[in-house]
Amino acid sequence: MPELPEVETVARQLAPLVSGRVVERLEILDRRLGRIRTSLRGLRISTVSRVGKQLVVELCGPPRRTRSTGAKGHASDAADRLWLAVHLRMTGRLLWTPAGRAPPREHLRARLILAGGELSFVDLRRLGTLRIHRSRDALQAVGVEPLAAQLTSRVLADLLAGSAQPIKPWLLRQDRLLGIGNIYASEILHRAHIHPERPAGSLGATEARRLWLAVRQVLRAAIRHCGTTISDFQDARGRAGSFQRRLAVYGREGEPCRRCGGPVERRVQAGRSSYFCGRCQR
DNA sequence: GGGTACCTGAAA
DNA sequence: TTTCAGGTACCC
Repeated sequence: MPELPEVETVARQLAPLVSGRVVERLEILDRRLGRIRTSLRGLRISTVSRVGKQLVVELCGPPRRTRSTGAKGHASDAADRLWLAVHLRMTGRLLWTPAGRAPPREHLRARLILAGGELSFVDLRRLGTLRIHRSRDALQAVGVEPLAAQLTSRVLADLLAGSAQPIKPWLLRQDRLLGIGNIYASEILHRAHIHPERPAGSLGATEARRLWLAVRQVLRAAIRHCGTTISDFQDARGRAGSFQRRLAVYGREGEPCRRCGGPVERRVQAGRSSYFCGRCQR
């Protein structure tokens, strides 16, 4: 479910709600998430942000004693700062419930209990992940953030160069651009007038520039509308996004293209549906 | 590169 | 009953 705009929406909402709050404990309810040995008790949330499609809760606290050190034990600076990375995958939600209100119970997989409320990790399909990182480097993905100033149209053109992979599955690669998923890949290519089966490396300079613009315009617009809710996505307060009303092609097979009136087609690429207008995407 | 598995549920 | 789903890890 959640691509960059949905995750960004959740991060922006959570940051002011939970920053500064102290952790009571982390409860893992689904053993599929694995064991987390590190105690988070007493750590304070400094901020919530997004890296690619991951939500990152930054925690800091006073130096603590590590339990794994020998009999004496000693204060460890390394424990001073931790990052809790949550990947929502297909159906994950991170929901904020202030103290005094009832947190969700259905499909609840983990809870981060804080002073004044709790963050509930709800995930119907149980594909989501939750990990603790001890360094910021562990979070840095190889791909480029598509909304960062670093991504110029020139940088994008260089990334595309030489690739024979069709552009639609290319856009889903998280080792190139971060955060684009199946909905926005189709929407971006429609806006850029580019056919999803074009080899990535075959795009000329003008097309690469159009693609670059479309990436930024579509993602920014989707963030403004708090993401796309087809069936599952909810923001930190449990509300749906609204960008689904503005989708140009995704999920609209057989309906008329909003730009030229031609029929929207659906084709499977690398096992995933692509939607496009064969008349105005070349 | 693409196919498949992972997991659960809704819809066709 | 079968197909499909916003993601990605692992297999050739």
